Amino acid sequence: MLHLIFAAIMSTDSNKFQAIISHCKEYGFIFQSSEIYDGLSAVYDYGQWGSELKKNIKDHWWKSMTQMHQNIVGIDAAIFMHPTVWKASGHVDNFSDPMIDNKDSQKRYRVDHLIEAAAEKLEDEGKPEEAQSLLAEMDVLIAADDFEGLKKLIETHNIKCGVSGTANWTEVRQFNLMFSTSVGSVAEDASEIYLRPETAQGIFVNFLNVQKTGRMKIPFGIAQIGKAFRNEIVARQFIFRMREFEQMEMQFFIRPGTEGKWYEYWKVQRMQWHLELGIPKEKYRFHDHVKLAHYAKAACDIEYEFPIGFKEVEGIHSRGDFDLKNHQEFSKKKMQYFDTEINQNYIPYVIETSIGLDRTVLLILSEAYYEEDLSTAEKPDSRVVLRFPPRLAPIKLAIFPLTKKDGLPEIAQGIFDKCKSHFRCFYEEKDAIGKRYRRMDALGTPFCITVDHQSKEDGTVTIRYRDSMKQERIQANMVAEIIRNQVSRVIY
RNA sequence: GCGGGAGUAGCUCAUUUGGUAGAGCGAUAGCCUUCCAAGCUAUAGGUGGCGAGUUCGAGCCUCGUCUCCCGCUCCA
Repeated sequence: MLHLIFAAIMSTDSNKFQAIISHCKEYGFIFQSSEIYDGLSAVYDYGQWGSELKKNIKDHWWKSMTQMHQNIVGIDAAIFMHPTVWKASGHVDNFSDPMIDNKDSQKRYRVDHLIEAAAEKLEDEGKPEEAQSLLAEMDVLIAADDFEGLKKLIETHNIKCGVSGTANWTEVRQFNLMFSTSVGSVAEDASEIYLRPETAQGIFVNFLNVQKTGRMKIPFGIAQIGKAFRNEIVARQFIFRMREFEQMEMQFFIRPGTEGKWYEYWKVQRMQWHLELGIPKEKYRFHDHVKLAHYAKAACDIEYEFPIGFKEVEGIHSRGDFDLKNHQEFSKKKMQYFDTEINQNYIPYVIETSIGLDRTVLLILSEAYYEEDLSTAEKPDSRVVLRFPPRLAPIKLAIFPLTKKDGLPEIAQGIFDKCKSHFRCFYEEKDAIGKRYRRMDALGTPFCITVDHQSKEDGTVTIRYRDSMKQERIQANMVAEIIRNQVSRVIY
């Protein structure tokens, strides 16, 4: 009977996402931004343990991309960039879309999508000329930011909403997905600049700096971790879609013609990285893009099965020479590389791998979160445990004296002092030992050490494992080394 | 952004139709000294999301606003 009650309060798949969000707040992983002022929509802060987790993920990615590859180096570019960067990248044109709402169905459409769909319909009806002229008119109006003209175009062609079937439209409105601010303290002299909507451009504008000063030879990569900002129309689902978020990405510069090979190479490499964290491969899938972005020649996503379904975590894009070529054109600086192997000067092609750091945090949390029923015939029992891979765990080792008397705290404190320079430790002497174990389970601490009376006699302590809850005795002077070994393993 | 629902202590919730807020858990301090949460004692925590209105009186009624959830919409 008690088992049934406990089973009933366990989270089902449908509310696991909610449970994770609550757990994150309760245990100091993630808080809503400015919570005391009612929060700020789609912005979150990482708390004491969330920031450790996020940092560990960053460190792991950074090491696996730079330190483990001779031909990849890292940079850290500024968030502010010259405004022309975003003209060259295509964001000024592609990132601010005119939108229109149907008042009856309350559906919102991108104006260009709506008109393109109408043009396709004309094609199907055997009126290709009309379709062409419609698209041509649209291009002119969009280029001129003529919103009234666009609305008239929709009205004169009697374009209807696919849901309501009516042509009862609102005004055309501009949605700029880039944040802007102004540089210059005197208002009249200030110029508008954008908060970068992606980190990639920081790499492209530094391509020659890094290539020349680092004497990099193609193929080579530049990696970067940093914040980016998007003014999402609707940003929701916790840290999955935020207005301020962090990306970990690498642009790999290659000889034109080899992009197919390297695209496949990085698809395999990046999937491997995910699987090395010990996450089962059924939780992942590739999603190839059919409709390609303005810069892409080929693109796919690595999707992970979150509690809210399969969602993109990482993108792998074959960007061709789109970015460097445009920067060459807008900046009038040559973005070329002289390849001594083939004695040719060319603009390199680029394969991009770009993973959302916050999404990876959510992925790791989703994968780690378990509610376990530990009930026995005698008593009902349950625990929440975060089964983080040890190298990602915020706290690696908790050290407890069994009681706070008889000199046990002093011994435990000694072990803490020996370990603290190697990895993050946590010392606690309050409450019953079982309660302390369970608190550590909830934070995802993989190992706990307990000092008891036997420790005083033979110098051993109990090590208790988070996942199995098993315990065994080990030599106290071996603790630092044993934990260090466990924590440095890649595959868990 | 649109439609619907919600907001009371850190968490889960209670407060009969309007009469100036309670419990359990958690936290903190102490007792107990015990290897897997829920033993004992004490303490702290809320201007009821925020603002305004109606009323002698508002957690409860009305309006506004913010945030969250669900659905739609958007997502290079």
